[in-house]
Amino acid sequence: MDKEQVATILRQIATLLDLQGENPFKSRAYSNAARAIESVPGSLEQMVAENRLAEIKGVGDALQKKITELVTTGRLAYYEELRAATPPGLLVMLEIPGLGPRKIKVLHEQLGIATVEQLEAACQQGKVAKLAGFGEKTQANILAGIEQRRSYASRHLLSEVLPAGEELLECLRGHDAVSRCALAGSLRRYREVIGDIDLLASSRRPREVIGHFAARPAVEKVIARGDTKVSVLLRGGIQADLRVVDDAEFAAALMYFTGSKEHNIALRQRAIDRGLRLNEYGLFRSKTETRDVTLREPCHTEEEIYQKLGLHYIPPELREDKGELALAEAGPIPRLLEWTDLKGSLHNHSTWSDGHQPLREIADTMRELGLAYWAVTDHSKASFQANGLDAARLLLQLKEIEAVNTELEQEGAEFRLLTGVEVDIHRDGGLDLQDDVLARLDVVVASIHQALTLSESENTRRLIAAARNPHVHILGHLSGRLLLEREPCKLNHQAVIDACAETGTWIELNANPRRLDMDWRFWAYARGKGVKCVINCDAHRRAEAGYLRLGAAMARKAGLTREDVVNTWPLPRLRKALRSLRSRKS
DNA sequence: GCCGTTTTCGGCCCGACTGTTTTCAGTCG
Repeated sequence: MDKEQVATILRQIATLLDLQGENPFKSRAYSNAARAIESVPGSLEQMVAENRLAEIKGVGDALQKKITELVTTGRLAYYEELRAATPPGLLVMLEIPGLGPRKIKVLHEQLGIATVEQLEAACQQGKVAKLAGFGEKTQANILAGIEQRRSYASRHLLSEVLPAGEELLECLRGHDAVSRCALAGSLRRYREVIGDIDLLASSRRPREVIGHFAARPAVEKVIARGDTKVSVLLRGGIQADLRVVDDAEFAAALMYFTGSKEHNIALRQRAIDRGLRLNEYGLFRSKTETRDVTLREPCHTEEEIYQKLGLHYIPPELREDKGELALAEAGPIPRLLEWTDLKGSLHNHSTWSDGHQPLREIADTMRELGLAYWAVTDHSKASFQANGLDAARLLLQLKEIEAVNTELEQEGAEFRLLTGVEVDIHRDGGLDLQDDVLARLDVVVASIHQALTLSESENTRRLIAAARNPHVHILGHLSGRLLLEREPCKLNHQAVIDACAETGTWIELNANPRRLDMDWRFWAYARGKGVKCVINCDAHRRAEAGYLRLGAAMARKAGLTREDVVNTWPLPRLRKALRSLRSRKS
């Protein structure tokens, strides 16, 4: 059992303990341990074998025993007992807004409610309102929450939320009572999946700002409204929260509402260690007084707060408590990739397979966008549903690309199309086209499209085999995940990254908003191994060139710089790298 | 359940909002 699986089970134990009404700090100990395990380098199995679990901060005697049991047997009696004692419906009820573990426990114990359906019925019969600690409003809110959960998915793709958030931000910018405003929360951190939109504004007339915000046409209903805070539901089912603060508090509030929660906890601890106290109102020279402005360190920007905590500025994307504090303590954070650094995309489709644009049109579009190159990598024949190309059609396509490039040259353009293919990786790791065909292409991307349900070892083996092929430059969308739709296939990322490091193969950061694959969480390891990244649109139509921005956002989140990403390179350097990669491999 | 250069016991991040309550618990972020 690997780190992620162990961490998932520890988190489930934490949730189950909450539902049992256990000591919340005990539950938190399990969550903390889950997090600690995920960020530990190397294999958990090896740590268990060498009896080194005690080295992990947050793992004590009891958790060492449980983790050992999980890793060696794949099971944990304690977990199974907890699960058996908790109706699965209670876990589902946690997803209803306004319902937490304590209320669910009461509902279960007093009314025997174990499913959302039973809960709905009990509310309709008025039974819930009669419970101690509950009332008519709570009952109505639960019903509304059940309904909302039904009609609105509560999680959204970054690509869907970002434009909505930026539009709201523009609204705030345009209001004369607003001094400063910003996006906050997971949206500002560019998480690939977003729960809601968080916005922050500073103003001396907060009520006006809140009124202005709540009256936006995009607002379907106001969920909650106070003097400094308002929550609304936007048309389209996205929730947006606005907090309005005094401008002197803006920097601390922005930091606080940007999170992540884990990053904030680490920062606050750091403040405490320095005899300071950090909260959303500021950084205070006191261990107890929290809102006494005479004790507040004047900080106009986040930079100043980080500085007073002995840290260089940490860009929001990195604030996930994944080592960024140590990095910012050691020195300035290196300049992260900007999307304008990107000069093209090396994995895209045309009307030759399942794309929507013909070659010449693609060239014109991408040239107009100011890009320097664009690889056409249509599907190979195994993807017959996508009209994949066999060797004969592929060779015909090469001729057409050559012709387009000749035209471009005659027009004096520097832009070029690159030839290529997105070749399918078969179940056994073999590729869908012969080596002599692949050898004729500028760029070869190898991806898995079929048999996503194989075991971890089978998927890992086939990806490693593809990486070892002398003609493959790039492994495409490693896990095959579709965010909010399809789980990633089982695979050992570390082993695949190791194989790419050994062979020099590049790994794609697929910028399609549903993929964003390889996951940003694995890039620190890949970067450490010297594996290069390629940010690819996997574009099927012209608008999808815009995915470069999302891909760059994920690269920033992954801590990548311009040098880590090969499609920041100008065409001559890229061509040279593509060729030398092949000669290195063969 | 974890942790310790004040502690092996008594803490564990912290504040706003809501609703049900006459001073607070639960939920949320």
